[in-house]
Amino acid sequence: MSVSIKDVARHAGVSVATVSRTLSNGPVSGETRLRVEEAIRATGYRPNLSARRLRSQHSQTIGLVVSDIRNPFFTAVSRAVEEAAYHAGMRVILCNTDENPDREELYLRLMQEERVTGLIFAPTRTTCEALHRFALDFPVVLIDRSGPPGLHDAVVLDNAGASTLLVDHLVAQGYRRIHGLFGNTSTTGVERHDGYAAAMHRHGLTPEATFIAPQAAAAEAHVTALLEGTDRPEAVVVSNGQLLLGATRAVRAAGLTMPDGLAVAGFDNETWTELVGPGLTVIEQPVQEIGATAMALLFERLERDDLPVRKIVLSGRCVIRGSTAARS
Amino acid sequence: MSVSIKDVARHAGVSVATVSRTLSNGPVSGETRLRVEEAIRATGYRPNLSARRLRSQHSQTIGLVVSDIRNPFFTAVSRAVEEAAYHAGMRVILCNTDENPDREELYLRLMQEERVTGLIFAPTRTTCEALHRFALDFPVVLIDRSGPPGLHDAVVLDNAGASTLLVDHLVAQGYRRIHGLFGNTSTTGVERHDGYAAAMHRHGLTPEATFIAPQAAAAEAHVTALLEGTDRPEAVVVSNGQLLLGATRAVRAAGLTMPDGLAVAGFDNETWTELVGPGLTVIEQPVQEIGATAMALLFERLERDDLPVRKIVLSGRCVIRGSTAARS
DNA sequence: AATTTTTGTGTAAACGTTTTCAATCATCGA
DNA sequence: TCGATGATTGAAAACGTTTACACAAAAATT
Repeated sequence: MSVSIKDVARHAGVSVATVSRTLSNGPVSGETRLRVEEAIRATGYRPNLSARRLRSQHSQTIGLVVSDIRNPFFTAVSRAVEEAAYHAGMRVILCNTDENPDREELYLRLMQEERVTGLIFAPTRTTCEALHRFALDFPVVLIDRSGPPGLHDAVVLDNAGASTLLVDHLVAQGYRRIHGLFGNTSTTGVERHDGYAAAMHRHGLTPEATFIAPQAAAAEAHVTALLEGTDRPEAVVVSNGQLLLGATRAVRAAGLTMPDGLAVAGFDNETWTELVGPGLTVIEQPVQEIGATAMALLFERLERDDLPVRKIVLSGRCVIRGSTAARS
Repeated sequence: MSVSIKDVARHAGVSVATVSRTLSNGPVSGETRLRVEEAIRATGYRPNLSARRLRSQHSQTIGLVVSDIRNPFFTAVSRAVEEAAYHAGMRVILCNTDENPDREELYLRLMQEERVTGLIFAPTRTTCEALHRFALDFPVVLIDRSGPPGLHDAVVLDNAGASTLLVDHLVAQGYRRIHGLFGNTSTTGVERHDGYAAAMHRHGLTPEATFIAPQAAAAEAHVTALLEGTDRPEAVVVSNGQLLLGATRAVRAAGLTMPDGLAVAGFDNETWTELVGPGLTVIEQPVQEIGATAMALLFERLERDDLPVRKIVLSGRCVIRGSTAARS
């Protein structure tokens, strides 16, 4: 079949050990090294990674399990992760769970079977709570969502703080009746809601929030209903890019403009938020840093197993645009 | 270390062969099967995929090498690929090349070392032409870009046809001076240019095209220059989503609106094209089909090595929106 | 010159599976 | 009752590496 280290050894007239040592820059004389390299070239040899991994017990692989890579947040994070892995000579296995706990479980098992070096994981609330029941024998770093404290390292946004930024801004612009729309599958949605509710209370306003499925269609339906209802809110805060998309569509479909018809603010500074209508006010997440930091945490823990569990909380930046212009 | 098939065998009082057979639904009596399954549960055994792959000589892995997963076209294709792989019990290794031939070469080598079952690849022009020099011992299906005919299976868009649709539409709407902007790294850009130029000639118009780096910033700079120039075009056709983004930004930055200031049409029906200004007229690619078809071709070739080389050409759909409204 | 150390190399034993082959045992048809 | 058949099982040989160990030759130290 395919050419193995044995063929190279035969071709170069040395033992397989010598070939292996040449490959790993071990102790070999200059002369034999040349002969081996020539033999490698002549035979077109390529190391077999399965064999290497089996013998060395190092997979040099990190797992990345997210809900949907099409979500620009995860796309960006994944690029940062891959970049870090690339520089560390590692590979990345990427899995999409669609926020489905069954698929999450399946992929966690896969990670074990692959004997991954470590895992970066954005779990649903369900799996997050049950995570301790999986006996995972590799380090895990949670991103975007965080579990019960003290179990796994995590890199998350200061969700409550970010919500506060949005509410404070809206209030400063003169809005009072501010509705909230939050995703119902992740802890992120909950935290953003809590920050929103707390900020509203602090301003002496009544929060009116709904948790919905984190898909554009759900948000569009809900905002449409709000707009058609008897007491239409003045502004809406939505907890991620998909919901923001749905809200935008609903406003357009109702023939309204922002912010007169409805002021809109949300999370995730996706490319299009700058271009639509007067521009959307959003929280920009430090996506690149989130991915890079997660990898850094992972590598540190691989070095030292006895580190305390760390949770890194990064702040979002409020990008103010026309969709929340001062209320007239 | 980690628990192996031997531990399970000992625990169940059977041989490793029997455990292996249980795992692969081989011939084992109901009673022993139960004992083995119980032992698996008790020991928390997980098969080691490296060992399995080494022994069985099947990696059950397909490689997916694209320029940048952040490009929504590739994001969507990758989901389709992963979906198909998932149903076939395979995993996917994803690599981003950033249109860099060196990285492409590196990853092609990696694919060999992983002994992938097959590869789905969107190569740059450079690598596409040199692809025959890599002695790859697995089937390759090209997507989005196609190489010299007769070498590898491919799934591509009818690029020339799609460009024709756009030009015909613009001409029908009353535009004459139509500039073209095309990416300079892939064969796709070339084909879209050729379709554009041919259509222009057929209408008795002079094509004026430029090839630029496939990044938003490049398009923005170029369109800005066009708008500031002495003889501003009436319309512009751009060859992918990134360029479309740049063109949109340039029009906005110049304080113009579409289509009065400049009519814009392009490729890739990304979410935001529907929302920006009057909506952008675009070619929608059958992204899901492209990914699924690529996988289908791959599986067919794995079954039968002697199939003729096939190139599947799919048609794009022209989504007409306000950015190309009839010229007044 | 007689040692010790260093350097380079080969042999062979893992790593955790799958699979071939042979062996055992019960069942069955005559 | 007896050989034949079929169903289960185990022993052992791969798969392609890395690496511990041994050993020779060369270099360095007495």
